[in-house]
Amino acid sequence: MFRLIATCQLLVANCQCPMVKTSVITIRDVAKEAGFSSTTVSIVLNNAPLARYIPAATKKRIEKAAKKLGYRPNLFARSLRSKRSHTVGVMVFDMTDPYCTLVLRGIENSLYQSSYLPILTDVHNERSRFERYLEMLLDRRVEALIVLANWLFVEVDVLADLERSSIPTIMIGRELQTDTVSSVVVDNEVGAYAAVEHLYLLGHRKIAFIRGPKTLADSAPRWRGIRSFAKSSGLELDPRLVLDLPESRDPISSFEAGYKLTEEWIKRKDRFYNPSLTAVRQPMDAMETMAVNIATEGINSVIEKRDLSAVHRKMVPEMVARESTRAFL
Amino acid sequence: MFRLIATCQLLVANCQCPMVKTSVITIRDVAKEAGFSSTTVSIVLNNAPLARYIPAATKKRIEKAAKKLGYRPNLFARSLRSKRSHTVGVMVFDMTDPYCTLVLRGIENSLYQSSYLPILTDVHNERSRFERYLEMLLDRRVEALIVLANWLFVEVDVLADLERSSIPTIMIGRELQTDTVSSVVVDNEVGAYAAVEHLYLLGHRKIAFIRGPKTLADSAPRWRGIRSFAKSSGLELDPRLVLDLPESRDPISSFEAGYKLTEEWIKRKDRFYNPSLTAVRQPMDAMETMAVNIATEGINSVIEKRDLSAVHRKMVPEMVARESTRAFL
DNA sequence: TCCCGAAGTTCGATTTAAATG
DNA sequence: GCATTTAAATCGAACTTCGGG
Repeated sequence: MFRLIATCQLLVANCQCPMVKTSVITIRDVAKEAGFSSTTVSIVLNNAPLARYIPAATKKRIEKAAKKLGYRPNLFARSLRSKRSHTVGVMVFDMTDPYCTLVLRGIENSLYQSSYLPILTDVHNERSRFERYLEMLLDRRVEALIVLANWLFVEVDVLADLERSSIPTIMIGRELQTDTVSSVVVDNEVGAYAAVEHLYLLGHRKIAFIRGPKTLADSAPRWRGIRSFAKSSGLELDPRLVLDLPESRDPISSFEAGYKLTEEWIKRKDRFYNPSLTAVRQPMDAMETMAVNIATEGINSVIEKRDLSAVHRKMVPEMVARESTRAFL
Repeated sequence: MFRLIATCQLLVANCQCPMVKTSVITIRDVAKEAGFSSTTVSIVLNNAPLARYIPAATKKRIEKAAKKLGYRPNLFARSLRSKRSHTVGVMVFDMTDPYCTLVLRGIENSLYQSSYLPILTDVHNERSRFERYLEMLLDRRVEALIVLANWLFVEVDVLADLERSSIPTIMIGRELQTDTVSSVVVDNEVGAYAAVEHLYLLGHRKIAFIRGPKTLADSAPRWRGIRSFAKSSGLELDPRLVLDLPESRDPISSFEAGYKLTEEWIKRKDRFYNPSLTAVRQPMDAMETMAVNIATEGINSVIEKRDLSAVHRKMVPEMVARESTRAFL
């Protein structure tokens, strides 16, 4: 038997086949090399509580042996015992949504800090795909689930499915009132309010608006913010200056429609126009960091068997004044 | 002892704590419910070769029991034995690269077809981050690695690290000559050739060019394609009509610089200009599908212990004529 | 009781070898 | 040998328990 194994190793050492090094080295190999039991090796390498009692000399020998053999613990085995995957699921409803990339990078970055790895899934706004992915992620025991609601309508039953998922779940971009799913959203009302205020303070009184489609969850609170400012400041909202975007649910076409609308408007005035844009900036970094924080917090709750309840954060957007808005002189 | 467990279950059933259902149901529970051994259950549910000998009645009973209990196999345990993770690593060097989203979606979609899940990592163009992520992905036994080279320079030693990674590795967007790492690139020379040809056939003879920075791997072959067409057609390349972008490595700023350059050019001619753009379209879908195919192919090679060698594909881009180019009348 | 280390059990599924009729 | 089923070994790490100094 020993002979056979020895032959295998030789064969392996000689062949170009890449599957060679796939960690044939187990904790027992390290134990043998160091001259201790695998128990001791495990305790030392994980710096478990019991490691307190183990003399430095023993630790040194074990660490040296581990390094020499290039030991890498088998995460399957580890996960099987610990029931932890060190993985979170990230669910996007439509990756082509321009909003997505930024959020994804933010999530990735936050997770990196805490040594989690994200499994990325794109639901393509399809119910069946959502179900399948949710199942797959739960099967893999992701420790938390971050859901990125896009501009579009998210069906209610999707939320219902998420609610019974039994792991910390965070939804970014959609306001929720449930107490089983956390949420992180931008405060559209405050943002819109600030935007109009900005213009108002620059001296503008005749302000035109392009309203987003009603099916978009973001549209309503923004309009609310605008009216709220108008009321408190006495600004008059001229109905002739309010245009509505078509009810399309495609973010790209919404962008284009908005662009075209603006263009026509400007063309009518026969003016060339390409300044940098004043905008209400969504606090991306802060939002994703928040999402991941909630995720890890939730994970910890589960580990420590504490009860966890959902968290809902509304982040305040920032007004960034640029060239496209200017005071009346 | 039994009592204690019974109490626990009760407690769990009563509490709101979400960690309840985390698959307490094992294959043994199903076995007990069905009245067979766990061996038989495993054979039936996996439709293993031995399932041939198992009578339909037995199968029915087992499947019913599994469904009744809502049995979901523990993937950690399964992976521990099978040594398979059904996961591939996706490594991006800079997610904010506009090119990225499209490719990512393509990869995700292809993987979905084959029931793999992607672990997404963004290296941020940092060497240390690259190393750490590579290690993490290998520790998780990703079955393949898809690397998305961005516009930027990829250090050579990164490639060296990838070469010894011992799993099927595919690089998208960078031409390679190694035979341990596969690659999928767009043929920039052919693309550029086709673009100039398009203009030429429309009757244009005075054509201006904006050249990308030399540090960009894409720039050289494109210019080569242009000169190649010029030579074969007799088209004269006027040096005064060739502008170079600054050597910046930031894709965003490159875009902006290109935009500004074009704008100035057009402004000089005092003309307002906003047609849809004729372009050389990179065959995104095809490329990512190709990448994932190579990945799964590589995985299969490893499973079947076949030797695998790298594959290098160069995809032909497509000329898409739109409004911005027009024939001389 | 404190310190050090090891033997043996556990996690949950797959697989080999073997036992029935 | 064939059809049907299963006990026991295995994967690799972590933890519980125990023994000797």
